[in-house]
Amino acid sequence: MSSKYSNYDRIYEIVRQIPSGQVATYGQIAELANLAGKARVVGYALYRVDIQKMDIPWHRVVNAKGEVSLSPLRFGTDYLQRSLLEAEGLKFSEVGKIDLRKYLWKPQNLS
DNA sequence: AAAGTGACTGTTA
DNA sequence: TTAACAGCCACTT
Repeated sequence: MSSKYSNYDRIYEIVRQIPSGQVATYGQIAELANLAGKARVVGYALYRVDIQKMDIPWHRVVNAKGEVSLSPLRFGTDYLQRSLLEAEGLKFSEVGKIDLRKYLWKPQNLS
């Protein structure tokens, strides 16, 4: 398995496969990208995503607690993320969490 | 080329 | 139950 693609490319490729209405966690993406235990790398990769391109459904990735990871460095894109998810039908609790048991993506075919 | 950064996570108290 | 700590390491500069 030569790596013609970088880790970032694999991460993006996987995120692209998350279906609308479902979410994945950073740790989960890391595992699927052969980066088990390196969830932070996934976070970093998504940080670099060009929001404007709208090429990647970056908003479908949340943390292990089932909430949107908030950070001042995101300049409000974290709230945008919540809006996009709500637009796909996900419900947030009063404390800003979603039910992972309900929305967590379960990938079927690993390539 | 060495050091800094980060949209995380599991464990511990 | 929630909160704080300390690992984790690829990418950027």
